[in-house]
Amino acid sequence: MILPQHEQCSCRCIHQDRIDNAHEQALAPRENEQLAALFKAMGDPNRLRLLWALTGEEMCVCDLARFIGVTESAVSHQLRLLRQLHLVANRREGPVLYYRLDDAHVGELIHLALEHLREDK
Amino acid sequence: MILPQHEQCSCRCIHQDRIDNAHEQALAPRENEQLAALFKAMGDPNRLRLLWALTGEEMCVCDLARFIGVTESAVSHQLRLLRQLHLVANRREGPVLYYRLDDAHVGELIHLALEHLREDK
DNA sequence: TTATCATATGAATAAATGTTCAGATAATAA
DNA sequence: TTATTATCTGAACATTTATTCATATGATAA
Repeated sequence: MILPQHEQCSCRCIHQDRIDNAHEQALAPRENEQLAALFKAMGDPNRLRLLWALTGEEMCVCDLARFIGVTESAVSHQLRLLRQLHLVANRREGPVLYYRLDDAHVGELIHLALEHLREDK
Repeated sequence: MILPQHEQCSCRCIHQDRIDNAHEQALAPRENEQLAALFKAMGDPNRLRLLWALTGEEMCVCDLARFIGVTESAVSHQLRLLRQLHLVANRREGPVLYYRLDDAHVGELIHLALEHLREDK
């Protein structure tokens, strides 16, 4: 991703070796974007409430909509996103879909972040 | 957060006990929003590249701007956000500010999420 | 002081996002 | 079949957001 000269940083306190190192060790662009998408998905208050609720027990779309106080449609949109990123999974029981966390990582991520939040002042 | 009746879910597959449990165990609204803000901050491709780069060694604003290919101003804006959320910290050496990750949690969070990403297909 | 460098800040703008509304789909029962 | 329930989907709208530009601040050297 090379920018035209006029858009680049023009200062002289450049540590070229550090920039090179950063480039060498950087995540592949695609993986970086997937990772960002994952964090972004967890970065919405309502989606996070959904995920946190599902650390407890599985719930259906109706339950979740009532719980966070939005329409079922809104929850459905959010759940689709979370599903695509493998943050939640569901199982069908007749017409009802029960959602749960996709795996243990999700809960761990939330707990780790909460730890960070609660530590520094 | 009580919505007017017409905006609420109107289906009958409600598990009131689960909704009650979810409410009891839910994070406090303020903490939930802080946590979401933290994930959201990590959920931008450029900010994530910054954080990942800083897991290696500290870098100045110029370096970081060059590294991700945007203006120093843009990086400065992003670094302010990351600073406010205690994701990065800096130290001054003359006119130059060197940024680093604020604590070990940040790297751990990224690695844990990466693990999740790489596991399921 | 003045000049220069590195970084920060405020305003503006284009792009992305969360929700709602209206309607569609899938499963079940009559 | 039709009717009903639970969920999903597409479009539209209002809000948020990431970046850039222009300018300001802080540190250093002359």
